[in-house]
Amino acid sequence: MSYHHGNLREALLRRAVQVIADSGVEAVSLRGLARDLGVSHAAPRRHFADRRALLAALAQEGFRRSLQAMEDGAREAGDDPIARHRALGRSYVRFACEDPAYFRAINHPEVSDLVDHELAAAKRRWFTTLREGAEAAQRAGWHPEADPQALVAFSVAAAMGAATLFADERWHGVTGGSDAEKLADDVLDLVVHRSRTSAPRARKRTASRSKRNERSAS
Amino acid sequence: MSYHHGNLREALLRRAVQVIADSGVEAVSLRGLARDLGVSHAAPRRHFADRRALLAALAQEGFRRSLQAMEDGAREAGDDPIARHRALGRSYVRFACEDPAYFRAINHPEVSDLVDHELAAAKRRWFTTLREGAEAAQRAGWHPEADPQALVAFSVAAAMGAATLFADERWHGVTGGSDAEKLADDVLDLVVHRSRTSAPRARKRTASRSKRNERSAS
DNA sequence: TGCCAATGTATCCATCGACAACATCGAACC
DNA sequence: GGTTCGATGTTGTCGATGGATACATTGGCA
Repeated sequence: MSYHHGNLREALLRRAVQVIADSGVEAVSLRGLARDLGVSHAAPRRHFADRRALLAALAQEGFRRSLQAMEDGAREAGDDPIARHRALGRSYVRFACEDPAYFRAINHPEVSDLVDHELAAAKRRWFTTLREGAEAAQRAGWHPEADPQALVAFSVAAAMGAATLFADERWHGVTGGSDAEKLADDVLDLVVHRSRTSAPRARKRTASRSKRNERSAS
Repeated sequence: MSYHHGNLREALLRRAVQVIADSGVEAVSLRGLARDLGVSHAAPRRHFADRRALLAALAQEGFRRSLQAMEDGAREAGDDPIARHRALGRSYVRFACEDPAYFRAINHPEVSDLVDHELAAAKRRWFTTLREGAEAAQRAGWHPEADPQALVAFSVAAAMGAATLFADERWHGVTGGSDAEKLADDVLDLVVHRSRTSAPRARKRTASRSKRNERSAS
């Protein structure tokens, strides 16, 4: 092996994702990652000032991925603002289930308490997307009577709560053995009713999306 | 000082609650607690096998307290199952805001991942209460069309999400400078509409409860 | 009174984060 | 081509922590 690793920073992040998926955020240690990658225990320090900086980088990537998923979902949902808003929430829940490591990184207290400008900005973008989605949906007729701020808070709470419920293994017993995809759809329906969306038949569908929607269309 | 502390176990738990409130669950260390209480660093071991056991005890007490709050809230909400179910959620959010240390203990990943029979039982009781509340509310006309399991999951997700939103300081910027009590009420209204509850005027009110509700009645 | 279980103490070890001094590599520059 | 220097990795160290074990003290009970 060469003296220099080549791309230690990326390797550390990738390995950390694995560790989080396997054993949780608590199990991430700089020394442990260094061992796993065959470098000295102080090598990670060249790339991350401390443990929290590494976790912050992971959380930032998590926000980026979840936001990407939400925007993709909204785009595929078509033009109706209510359908788009539902898709934001549904996509976030799907992200949490498919990328639990990043989801845990985002929501871990040790990360959330962190003051980090980049991370705070990523979080703000995430929140803004959901807020604008809620506001647009309200203008389109979703809970017109409600306080807009409450509607935004409700959207955030429902998205976070549902994502936590479906992504955390410790709640799998609660959700029962039933089909998680269908259950998640049903829960989202209680937040933003599909029946309120204007045009399910006129919705543009991509090839990747159509398969996912087959069940919920029944 | 006497050789024996007297009630070290309780003192450890009380001090841990303070530390969590001040600096979060991560800041709880057995040695730190021992220092704060003026005992040797190994003394806590007599009462808690390890750090997680102490956190588990805290979480257990947290479940007990939140459940107590929820049951009290439901009792004060009267007989209508829908009003009672709303009160369960509202009381949980209030518990999270008033006892953030216990709320954090309950939801901290390091605690949730723990396998502990007592803790699991407490959690199960908490969930069962919310499940039965949701089922009773549905029988009384709350979302009669919905899949019962989805309705339960929606209730859990909304309660957890709202509690997280209102209890975690890191979201205070999101909820804006507005009155948190009113906002929480408005959010809960989006989960279980007060207008759907049968008899707000016939509701029994205790002295302690009536003051709290004055604002939300406006 | 004397024994003993409960409780606290004194030490020791491994791991971890953090820091500092040193080593190696490669690329830019002359 | 050789030199210099910044980026990157290594080694050694320190203090804090969790965890384990052997020992000391206390108070209650037989």
